[in-house]
Parts: sequence; structure tokens; C-alpha cells
Amino acid sequence: MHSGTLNSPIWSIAITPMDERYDPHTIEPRWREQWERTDLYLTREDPGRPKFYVLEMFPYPSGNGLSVGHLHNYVPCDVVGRYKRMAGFNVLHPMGWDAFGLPAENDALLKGLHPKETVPRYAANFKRQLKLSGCAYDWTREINSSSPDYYRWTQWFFLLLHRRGLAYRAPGSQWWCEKCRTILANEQVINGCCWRHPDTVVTRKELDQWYFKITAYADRLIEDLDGIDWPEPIKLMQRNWIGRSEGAELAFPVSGHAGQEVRFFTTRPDTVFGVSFMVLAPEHPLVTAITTGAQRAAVEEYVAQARRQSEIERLSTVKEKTGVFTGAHARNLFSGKDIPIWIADYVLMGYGTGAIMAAPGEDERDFAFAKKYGLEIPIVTAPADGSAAPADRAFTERGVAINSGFLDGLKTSDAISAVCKYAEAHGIGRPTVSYRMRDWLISRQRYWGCPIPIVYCPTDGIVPVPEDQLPVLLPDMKDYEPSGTGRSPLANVAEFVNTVCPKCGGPAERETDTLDGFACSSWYFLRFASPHYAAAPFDPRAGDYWLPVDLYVGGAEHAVMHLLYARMWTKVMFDAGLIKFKEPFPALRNQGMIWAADGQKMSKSKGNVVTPDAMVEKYGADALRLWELFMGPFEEATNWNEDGVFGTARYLQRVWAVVRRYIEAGCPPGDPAAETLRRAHKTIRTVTDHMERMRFNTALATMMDQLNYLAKLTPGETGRFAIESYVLMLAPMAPHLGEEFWRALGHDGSIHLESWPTFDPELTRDETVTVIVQVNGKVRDRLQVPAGQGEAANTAAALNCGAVMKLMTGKSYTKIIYVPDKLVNIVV
RNA sequence: GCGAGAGUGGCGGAACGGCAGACGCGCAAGGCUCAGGACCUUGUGAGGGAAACUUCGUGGGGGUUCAAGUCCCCCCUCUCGCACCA
Repeated sequence: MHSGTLNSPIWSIAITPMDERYDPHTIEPRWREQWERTDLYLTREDPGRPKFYVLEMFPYPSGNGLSVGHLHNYVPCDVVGRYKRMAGFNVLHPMGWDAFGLPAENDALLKGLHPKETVPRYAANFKRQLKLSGCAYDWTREINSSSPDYYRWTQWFFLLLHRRGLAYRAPGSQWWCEKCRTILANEQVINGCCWRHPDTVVTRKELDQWYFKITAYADRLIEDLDGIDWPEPIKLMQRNWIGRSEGAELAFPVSGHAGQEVRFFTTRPDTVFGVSFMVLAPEHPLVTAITTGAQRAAVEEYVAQARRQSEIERLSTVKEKTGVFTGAHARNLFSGKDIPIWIADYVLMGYGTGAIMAAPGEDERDFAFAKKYGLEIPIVTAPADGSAAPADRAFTERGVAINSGFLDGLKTSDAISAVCKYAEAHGIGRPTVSYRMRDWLISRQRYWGCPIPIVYCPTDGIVPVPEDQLPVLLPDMKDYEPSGTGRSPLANVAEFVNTVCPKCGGPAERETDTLDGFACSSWYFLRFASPHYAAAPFDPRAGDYWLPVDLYVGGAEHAVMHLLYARMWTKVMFDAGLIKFKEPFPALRNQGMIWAADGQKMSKSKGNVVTPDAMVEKYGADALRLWELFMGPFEEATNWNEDGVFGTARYLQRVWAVVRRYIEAGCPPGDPAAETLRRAHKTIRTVTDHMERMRFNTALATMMDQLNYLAKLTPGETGRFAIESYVLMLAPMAPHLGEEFWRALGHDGSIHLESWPTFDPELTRDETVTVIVQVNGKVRDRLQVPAGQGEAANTAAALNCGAVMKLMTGKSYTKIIYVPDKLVNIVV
């Protein structure tokens, strides 16, 4: 842990006259060199200062390098880090690489290389580009999730989850992507396709898999959203993804099959009296047991056909509902009727119990199904206002129970509790909560990932690798191509697979699947607190100091994957007493997407990628940074437009001219006019406010505005305060040029260790104000009046001005609206 | 289908319910240049007018208000998320 001081380094750069023209290509490399030489960006732990931890989402270092689109995340975060440091914080701004996982492996396979060679090379290129862009990271804290120093702790966390009963192995039907040649988690299936391959429909595969029990945290993941400062759409996506719904789980006996029952979940137990049939998912285990001989052929064919269907077809909501009668009946224990049991693919095996009670009078899907197959449609809920329930569609709203025995007359909410109470008393069921979210499937049948630290022993079964034997090293493999059979390539490495049981010492085999890459990124933010700590994933002292992350920034595409997983792990760590906070990222912001100039996604194949390298070469890093900040609101998407970089380069040129003129004039201390002083203080006030709110585009607009003002003054009229405060505020955005100016102004230390300028509210006060004069809400005149002269004087002035007099001749006003020092509206 | 967000000049975008279009790009005119995607100055929403001025104008339609880009209702378009979750 470095504990340097905030003492400024001594530059090895002499003060020389400023060139006439601003030339970023001479300025920028020399300051980058100075920063490295003096370790300017080492994290400094100063107990006298509050800490600020700003973090970008863990990037995968792609072989394509960074584009100007990626910088729209990194540059603003860098500005925040630099601003916060100047504003008095100890700033932690680290960077590392999400290097394990499919993208790295696929890329290496494609190029016939090994990820252990490509990953460091690509990461070095990212690092070079980030440095080139003037981003200030403490590179002594660089981490890499594919390094054994790192993944031994990923494995350690796996064991922690396992010990706490949150990692388990289970068989099941899983999503398989043929292109990835591995199993995917539910979150990684989008529109029935692989999240990495939108053109590849996922299929089902039966395999034993490892899961993390994220569903055990479902309620807390929802509840704790209330206390964190995240964009509302992201919170909403998480709530919807978790999909909590309250209802009841009930069971009806299958007629003629003693001991067999259909268990089902419903959110509307109040409609049980209207249940006229039941539907099982085609994969439901009960199907074979209860299907009658007469129906067997039809049922088997339907099940086979459902299996063949792609998920896309199956999940299509526009598709007409289909199903087949099993021949069996269940006894509706409420209405006392025997009701037919059907199978249909609109019932999903993966949700609830894979079976439903159909209340066609109150559910659109059941209604459509009943209509199609001529099933009975009882009506058991009426609108609360006493009107009749519609006959041509399901009445899905809440209302009052009718035709429902002991529920008649009860409001829906009361009827729900009554059914639950009755069901519990009679052993039919109980109130329960169901979630859309499933457990997180974490095993991957691929090579380039964190090995799961588990051993299979013929006598002891599933045995976790003891902590002191970590890391389970990923073996070196030349031919690591996935087989596509559902077995990891690691299964072919005998030296890896064959091991001894940690319990009995007998021969045993290692787990050969690797962990989902999202496991690696579920705890990396902790590692940055003490990246070289060898005794634990993080030094508890450093963790207490730096965590949680004060500002987390990344794309909205991670709303239900990374952000949900990292939150779950954090809660597990909290429960285990490792950390004192429940949420890893108390404040989250999403940067807007930067599309290419043609409005499409920047991609190599489309040939529309713009690199920072090219922009720095042409305009300089500071100009590029400024355009990243100025092109629009940080959180909104926009198209790339290179002309903008030219514009911000021109702005820097103009700043150069103004500062240079001031320095050439011998830096006159100045006795600025009140107006000039006021403008300087107002600029500080506005820019500070915009920086705090991450409104970089308007912060820069304010700076440009102020420059236009300063450019009209002589150096003597400007004064040192206006120039230096301006340069200080420019420094986080244009760090190279800021440093150059600071040196040229005669300072020896780094501008980035200086304090952010402060303003005097007294000096921002205007002496005169413009009062808008309106007649009937239309602007008719503007008056320059002394500030704070009061309502009487202002309304009198407004009534006496020419424009008003002209309009008012022969009329009288009914009312005057007065907004102090702003507006007089005369209502005629 | 459900949910969320967004529609403002030629373009990117500014506007605590109170001067719509800040700031910038582009464009135009002028200056300066051997030259320039350089630099400087001025102008630049639309219509009308010689001008002072004036009318219209924030996707469309209603409404609330002294006053609406901003608040409310309906509609249209685009982007994103979820897509039979019982």
C-alpha cells in the first residue's frame, strides 16, 4: 500500500516562452512522461481526506482495442477522478481486465493463438490507449482475472458460497449455444438466442450443472434497490427480472390415481371455483403417469413436437395456443368438479411448478385456450362497481367473487386470503411467493475460465478443494478447442483430472467445467482496495477504508447480469461477515452509447470504427477528451462526429491564445473590474455545479462562454484570479494542457494536485438585472434595473415603458404578476 | 402485447413553470493570407417588412395556468428492456 503525500513532484521541465501556436503533439507526450516519472497517479492514503472510489465496469480487453465510443465511459470517469482529487478527496481510480471467458477464448481460437498470449498483449494495448488518452489510473493496482493470483480468490469465493449452501450441483435441461459450445445462464439468453450470438437460437441439453442460489437472495435484491442511487430504468429492469409474485401453491388430486396430485402456483387463488381445467407443461413428470391409453399417441406426439420447437417459436406470444387432452381428470377441491387435465406449451416447466389451474373467466390465456378447445368458461369474478363481467373476454381485473361458494361477495384481496386460509387448514396448499428469476447457472464447458475447485471422489462424493490447496491451476493446453459434446476440454488433460480426494486420499477426479466469467467480475471491485494482498481476497483494513464504490459507471446492457450477480455476491460476503456494506455500488450511472457517424454500431466488420489513436494523432488527446465530454449529456446516446473534435481543438487553441497573451504581458496581477470578477466567480459556481452533476457538456459550454468573455479583455483587465481559476477548472478535462499552463504560469507542482477553485457568493451577485416585461404573457420589453429594487419600482417601470404604453392605450390592467428581479406580467 | 425512456434550427445539443434555440458544428459575408478543413470579425429558426418591427414556431391534438419545450389527458414516431412467468 502506497502512502505517499500530496507533495507536488518537481518537474524536470523548464519554463520557456509559450509557442505562438498550441501544439498538442509536443505538449502531451512530455506531460505523460512526467506523470509516469513522478508516479503522479499513485493512490495516496491521507487520513485527513475523505475517500472517493470511482470505478468503470471491468472491461474485457478486446483485440480490436478501444474506440472513441469506449472512451465515452473512461474519459468522464477520469474527469470525475481528477475533479474529486482537486476537490479534496483521496481518489481511488483503478483499472483491470476481465480476461477470463469466452470472448478471449473465441478470439484466440479464431487466430490460432493461445489466450495466455493474446490476453496480456491486448491488455497492454488497452493500457497504452488509456494512457494516450490522458486517463489517470493507479497502474500499480492493475489486476487481471485470468491470473492465478486473482482467480485463486474467485475459487475461494466459490468455496465460500459452497460452504454456505449457495453453490449446488443439479441435473436439468439447460440452454446450450452451439456457437459458444457451452451452457448459458438464463440471463444470457436473449429473445431465445445467445447473448453473444443474436443469430443463434439456443437449444436444450440435459446436463449436470453447477448453480449459485441467487433465488435465495431474491427478496433482498429487490428490497435493497430502494436504498441505492441508480438510474430508475435499471432498478426497474432488475425488479422485473427477479419478477416476484405473491400467490398460493395449491394441489388437486388426480382422479383415479391415488396419491398423485397436480401441484400448481397461482396469483389468483380467489378464482379457484372457476377452475374448469388444468394444464401441465409438456415436460411435466406427471404427464406419462396419468395419460390414458386412448390419448397416449396424441400426447406423445405433442410432447415430441414441443421438444423439436425452437424456443423462439415456443415463446412467441402471437402464436395460437395449442394443447392436447391427457384423458385424465383432477378433482377441483373447491367446486367439487372433476376437471380435465391438458398439456400445452404455453405452460412453462421452468416457472412455478410447471402446472397451472386454468381460470378462463379471469385469465386471457386460459380464455383463449378454452375457446379454442370448447372448454367450460365459468365466471367467478365480477367488476367491483356491480356491472356485469364481460362475456367475450376474460375479466382479469380485481373485483368481487361470484359463483364461488364461501367466497361470494368477497373483494378479490379478501377472497385470496380466505382461500389461503382454507387451503392451509385443509392441507391443500399455502400462500407462497414465486420468482421469475432462476438460479444462476455457472458451469461452462470451456477451457479459458476459472476452474471450479471441486473434486469427485467415489467414496466421499462431491468434495470441495481445501482453501490451502488453492489455486486449482488452469493447466496449459495446446488444443483447447471445445468438443461440442458438453464436456469441457479439460476432461482430456489426465494430469489435471486425476487427483486425490482431499478427504480420504483415494483416487478422485476434478471437476472439469470452468466458472462463468461473470463470477470473476462479481468481486473484482474489492480486489482493487488491496490488489497484492496475499492472505485473503482483500485486506480488511483497506476494504474498510475504500469500499464500497462511490461512483460506478458502465453500460446499461449489464442491468440484469453483472449488476445482479455482483449485488448477490456482496450480500453473501456481508452475511459471512467479510464486509460491512450490503450494496457494492451505492451510486451507478450509465454512459450513453456512441454510435458511429452512420448511426450504426461501431464495428470492425462495418469499417466505421474510429480509434482514439487516430484522433490523438490528428487533434491531440485533450481535444478528443473535450469532445467526448461536450458532444452531449453523458448519459445519452449520440452519433460520433469527428468535426466536433476539430471544434474542441479550436477552442483549446483559443484558450492557448488568451493564456499566452496574459503570460507574455508578464502575468499582471490585475485590478479587474467588478464585472470581470463577478464573471470569474459565477463561472466557478456554474462549472462546479455541473461537475458535481456530471453535466460535462454544459460545464464545458460555460467554460467556452467565459473564454469568449476573457478574450475580449486586455491582460491587465483580466487579472490573475480569472486566468488561474479558469486553468484549474480546465485541468481535469484537458489534463495535459492544464499542466502546461500551470507550469507556464510559474508553478512548479502538478496542477492535478492543486485545489479546485472556490467562489465567493457575495461576488457572484449581480448589480443590475434584466426584468422581462410581458403583456398577457407575451414579452414586450426588457428593462435593465438595479438588482433588488422591489416590486413597486419594477412594476411602475414596466407600466411606463414605451412598448407597454403603446399596447395599454385605452385599456386598463386587471392583474400584475411579479417575479422578483425577473419578470413583470401585465394581464389586460 | 406489456414496461421504460426520448421527440427542440441543416447537425450535436441548452433552457429552477418565466427572454426558446445557451455553447459548439456547419453555412454565409468580410478581413488576413502565396496557400490552407488555418486564424480573426460579423451574421445565421421560419414567414412578412426598406426599416423600426411583427406574426408563427419545441412530433400531433386537447387541457391546466397570468405564463407550458417544461405540468395533465389522448394520439403518432423512434430507441431500449421483457416477451404466454400462471
